[in-house]
Amino acid sequence: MTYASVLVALADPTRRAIFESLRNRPQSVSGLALGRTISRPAVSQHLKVLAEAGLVKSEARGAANIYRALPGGLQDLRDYLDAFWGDVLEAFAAEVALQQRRK
Amino acid sequence: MTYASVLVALADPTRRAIFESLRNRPQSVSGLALGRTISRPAVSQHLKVLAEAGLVKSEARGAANIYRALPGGLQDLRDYLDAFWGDVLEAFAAEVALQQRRK
DNA sequence: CAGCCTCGTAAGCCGACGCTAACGTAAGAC
DNA sequence: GTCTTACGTTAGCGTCGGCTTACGAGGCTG
Repeated sequence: MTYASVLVALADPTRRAIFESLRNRPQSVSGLALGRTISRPAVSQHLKVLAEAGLVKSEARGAANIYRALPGGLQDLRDYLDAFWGDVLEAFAAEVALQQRRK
Repeated sequence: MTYASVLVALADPTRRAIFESLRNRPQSVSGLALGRTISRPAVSQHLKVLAEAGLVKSEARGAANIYRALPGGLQDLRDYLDAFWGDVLEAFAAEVALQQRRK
């Protein structure tokens, strides 16, 4: 069921942008807030949601808090989409076959 | 950019449930509303969002409106996740290699 | 035609979400 | 110890999203 929280987490554009900033290099909260129009607490709140969805992990380095994207955080959602995709294709193929038979 | 609308569409549990009901067999609006606690107009509104995200297609049959899941509607999101996934893994591997070199 | 079905849309309500401002906490730097 | 930096949390506010009720537009059946 964790794909649901991932879906919710990535649905918000700001949160997705933060997550994408973490895609390549880990960053601190202030660093993430620097380039954006929103305040630092807002970034912090978004990071909390991302962390609870398993997409991100925090690591204290001194007073700073370094966040990084977790490989595998997207796995559940990928699996869900793949299963769905397979079912839809199957149903579609079955219907096409049914149409053919009717001719 | 269409993966964004897919993300938003699937983030809502009710909308996801409707989409999942359409996974196997096409259904009418009334049919979809039948088993649920929400009203028919609510279902109609959700279907509108799903249709605008490219996940669903409507087809008039008499007075009824048959909705079906579209194969390929999830493609953009899948591609987005795959690209993301690759980047995160790459960054992760690079960092692991960096750690090794420091020893 | 009249009556009944199916559906989409508009108006309005209410709860949830995102944001800011303000606070308190912990870790260096001096 | 004092000051500064970096952070998380809270309270409060505005807005957006989902729901219902009520309406109007098409189609099918008698």
